[in-house]
Amino acid sequence: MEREGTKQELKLKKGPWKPEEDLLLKKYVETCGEGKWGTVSKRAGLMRGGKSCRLRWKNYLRPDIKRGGMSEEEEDLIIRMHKLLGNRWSLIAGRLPGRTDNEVKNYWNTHLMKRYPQYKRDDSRSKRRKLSHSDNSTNTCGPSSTNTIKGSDEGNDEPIAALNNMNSFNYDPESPQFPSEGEFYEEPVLPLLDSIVLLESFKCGAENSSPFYFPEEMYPLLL
DNA sequence: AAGCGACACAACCGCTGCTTT
DNA sequence: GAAAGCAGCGGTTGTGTCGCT
Repeated sequence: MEREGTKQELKLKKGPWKPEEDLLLKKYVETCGEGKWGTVSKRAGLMRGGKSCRLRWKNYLRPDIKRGGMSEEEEDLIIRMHKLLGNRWSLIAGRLPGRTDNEVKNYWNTHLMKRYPQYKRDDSRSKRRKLSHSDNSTNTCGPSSTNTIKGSDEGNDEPIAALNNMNSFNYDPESPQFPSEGEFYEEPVLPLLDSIVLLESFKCGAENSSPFYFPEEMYPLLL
């Protein structure tokens, strides 16, 4: 529910950002912090919409952004993650330090799509499909969890189907449970990955310094 | 050198879920 | 509980650049 069509916002600037605009935004975020994007343009003296500011910061100005081409390791990870998750770019980007969802998405669409045309979505794709909480009454996943997923865009329905069957997995953020040994690989993959994101929020596995860390149990799934 | 098409990536748009009032 | 506002996501479009003719 956004209100970006008001009279005042019609004056908002569009198109490529100028260096001076970048500077204003950067200074603003450095002093006031991220968030409150709706008021950033006014307070920073920018004639840009909040969305535009947020995107510019997130995808370009953030100090931890990694520029330059993808390494083989990163590329490999993107391919594997996409195989499992589909077009959930933010989730994939979350495993790639310094990379943004937009960058991953662009990289996929321009580079990898050519190499892996089998993942090309068909024209019957649907808009983002809602996975409501009511569909998963036992799902107690927190707000940070990805509850919206796309449909069968990638011709890769299995993980989606798996996600729709979340009831088979314990999602209690207070006490996340992995499946017991033996039943592990029968369990849906997506809930597991979402749980990893969840575990990260609880700093589980933090002792491992590798940015590409996955629990050992995940290795077979990522190969 | 100019024109043109392909490509890469930045930015926008429409939509959704969550939070606040 | 409903409405409004905010933040974020993924798809799409726009624009600049590069290479080829």
